[in-house]
Amino acid sequence: MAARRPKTKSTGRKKIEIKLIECEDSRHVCFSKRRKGLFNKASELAIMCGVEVAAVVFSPGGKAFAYGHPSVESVLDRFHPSDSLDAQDAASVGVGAGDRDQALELNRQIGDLSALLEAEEARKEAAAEAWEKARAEGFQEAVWLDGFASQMVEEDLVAFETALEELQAAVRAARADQVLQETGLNSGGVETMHQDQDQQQVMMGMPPPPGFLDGMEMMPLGFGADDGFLQ
Amino acid sequence: MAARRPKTKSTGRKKIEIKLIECEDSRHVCFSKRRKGLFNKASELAIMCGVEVAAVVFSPGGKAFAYGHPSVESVLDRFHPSDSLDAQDAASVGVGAGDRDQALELNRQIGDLSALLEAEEARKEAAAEAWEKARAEGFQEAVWLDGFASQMVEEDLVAFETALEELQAAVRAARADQVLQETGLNSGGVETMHQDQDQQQVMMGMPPPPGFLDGMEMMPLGFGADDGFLQ
DNA sequence: AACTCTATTATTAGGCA
DNA sequence: CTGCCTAATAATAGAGT
Repeated sequence: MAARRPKTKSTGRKKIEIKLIECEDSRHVCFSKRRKGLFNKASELAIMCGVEVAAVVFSPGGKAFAYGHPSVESVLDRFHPSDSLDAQDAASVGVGAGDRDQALELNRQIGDLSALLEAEEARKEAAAEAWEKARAEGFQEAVWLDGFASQMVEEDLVAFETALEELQAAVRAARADQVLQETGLNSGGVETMHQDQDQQQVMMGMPPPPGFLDGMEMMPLGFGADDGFLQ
Repeated sequence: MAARRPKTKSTGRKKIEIKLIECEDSRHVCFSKRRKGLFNKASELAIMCGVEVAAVVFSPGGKAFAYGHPSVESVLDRFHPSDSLDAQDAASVGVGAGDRDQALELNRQIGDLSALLEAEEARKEAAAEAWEKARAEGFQEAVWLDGFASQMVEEDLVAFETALEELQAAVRAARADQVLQETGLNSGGVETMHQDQDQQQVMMGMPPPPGFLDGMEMMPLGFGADDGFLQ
């Protein structure tokens, strides 16, 4: 057997989970590589499909990186120049005058809802555990529901109620389905889109509520330590 | 189950040049695929490195697609290209800021869950109307619910199903309760629902486990021309 | 158009320089 | 921190459903 020693003993790529990289060093390296990869993908998309693309990345340290074709500015300017929008962070804009008011309210509600959802996400782990426990004790959704409901409009609750009925049916179906084919859950690409009103604005991703997140044990980490990504 | 082709002869991937795709049809398909890929990469970058990312794409037709973490708006707002920076290609600027980071590491996972949701799509179709209405109101958590249910094991689903019944009852109660004090809470819409960090008592419960809503499936609410490529 | 399938190419995690 | 290197994973072109 011939000893093979190309140059370095590379371990080769390994499968990884898409989650926050703990090791700061690795995280930084990954950031560098993937940022480049992202911009490259953006570039290919722009060229191959003849479309305009812009990508902006902010490192924790506040450093901004951007790519744009034909230029970052042109694309961003074209994308919702609304800066002094009264709408907090709703994704949809360009609403017609008539529906504007209504849409804004709707967006606001969506934003609030998103806030809750995001906050919950921040503590998903703890929540997951609680879920187990709660389930065993009798489901204490009261607390959550209370707050949740307090910011919904009456009609929203009705809709939610209706939605729950459907969900139940869905769960039932899922259960039956799962029993039959517990094989694979499948997974695939999924795009997300948020609201689209009048303009051809198609938003993806999840709306983030202005400073709501954490709060729990998560300290507002002053991060003055800038241990983040310097250059 | 009808007979199915054991295998389809696929030509497999071919090497391609990064240049404008002539065939309009292929170009459109490519756009769809790569757009999704780009947003996915952006998502991974945001999650793995705990950074803020935004990507905007304009199809030739003027349709805009965007992805952002934690949101498109928040990221773009932070980006001020007003300074002197190369806007033609990749550019990096030192923009001081970046207070909150809080990387929600569920983005991607939700994506997978969303895929699962499709399995339930069929069921929801039956009661699409009611559901659609609820969704229009901003009840995107339905995605979570469905996705969540899809990944639970049989016994968990049973428990969940039971829990839902309780939740439904709770919602009903909450609704009734709110109707009584529907003074200024909802009628005019949820005004500046300033969610203070020290006010998250709202969600102390624990219900929605894994990330609630994040990246969800594309669903043009505004319906209309949404092919995403029209000229 | 979306989703599937599969052969291939593209990207990249880890190590190292 | 940017670049190399390698092996394995991820993304996807092309054709079909």
